[in-house]
Amino acid sequence: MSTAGEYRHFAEDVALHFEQVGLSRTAGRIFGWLLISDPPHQTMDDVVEGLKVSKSSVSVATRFLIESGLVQRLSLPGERRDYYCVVEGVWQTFMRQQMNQVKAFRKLAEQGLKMLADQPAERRNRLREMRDFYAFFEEEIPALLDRWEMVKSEAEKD
Amino acid sequence: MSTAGEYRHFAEDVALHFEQVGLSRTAGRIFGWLLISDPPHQTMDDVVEGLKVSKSSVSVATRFLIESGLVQRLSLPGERRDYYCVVEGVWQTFMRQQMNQVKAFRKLAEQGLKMLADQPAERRNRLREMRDFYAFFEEEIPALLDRWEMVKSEAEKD
DNA sequence: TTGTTTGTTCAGTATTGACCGAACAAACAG
DNA sequence: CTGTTTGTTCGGTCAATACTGAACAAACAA
Repeated sequence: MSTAGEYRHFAEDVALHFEQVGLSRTAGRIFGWLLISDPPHQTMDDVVEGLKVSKSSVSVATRFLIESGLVQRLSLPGERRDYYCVVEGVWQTFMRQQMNQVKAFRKLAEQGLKMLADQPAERRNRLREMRDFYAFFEEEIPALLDRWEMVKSEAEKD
Repeated sequence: MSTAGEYRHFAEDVALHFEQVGLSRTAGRIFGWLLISDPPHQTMDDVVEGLKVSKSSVSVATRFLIESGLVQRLSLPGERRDYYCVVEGVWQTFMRQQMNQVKAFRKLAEQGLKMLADQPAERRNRLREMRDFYAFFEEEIPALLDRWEMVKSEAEKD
């Protein structure tokens, strides 16, 4: 298989996984492409050419990726076109976004508890466990992210 | 608003959040319903009646929830109908499933690194960081789950 | 100004999948 | 065995949305 074909295939795999976490397929494709592209910064036409998707799709998907903080636009001196590339430390950003879901689940549990405020304890137990569980992770995952930062900067010191 | 209406509304909210994490809306509705129902175990008709969804939808959604390990079927002695209820320790199960995505992302990175095996280090750096990041969480989140178990059983000792 | 390059918006299409009702199957009661 | 209750499967409909091409806008060059 051609190299371009392999790259496209990889981008497709990334897209599938992105879809699993609720993001659009094209956004995933582009992100996957930007993970392996050489150079790391690519123009819209590079992406259109590389992935065989329409310019309009790339336009909306990149906007989404930029708003999400996963990709950044950059202009090179003397260049008219915009370039796109994966931002530094994407994965922390990405993980923090997933954290929002953790928080949302905790709030959901609290909403339910409020609704069942006048109900007996056994009935509220299910929601209490839910709330406590997510409150725990809401606190601990940021701590993990910090530890990751530590580990990484430690490794880079060599 | 009637109580039933409030409950339905809560179930709807749960459904929306379930959708965010890639599960079907009806499954989320049913799960939300089972979180607050009294008693905790409900028949199919209870759910059909409570949520105003078709029996067929409930059938496929409960099957899915059972396969996922979030809900269990139980038969009561002398009762002909099946009952459904949220399993003990759902949230650990749920979190472990999300862990599969973490693992999938790590594998994806490794697939990419394999593909770029003959490429210069700078080009592989993006994928290496991705792999290391997810490998880190793949190791640390189970540890967190264990700690949660500890904390919980500690709290229950009173 | 006029023409060219680059990127965005919009309307239409097509695909996906959730949902329902009805037909069907299985288990049980009489 | 016959009828009733309970649950599953299937076909069709509907809604949501991803994607495209084409029209449009904006920035720049000549």
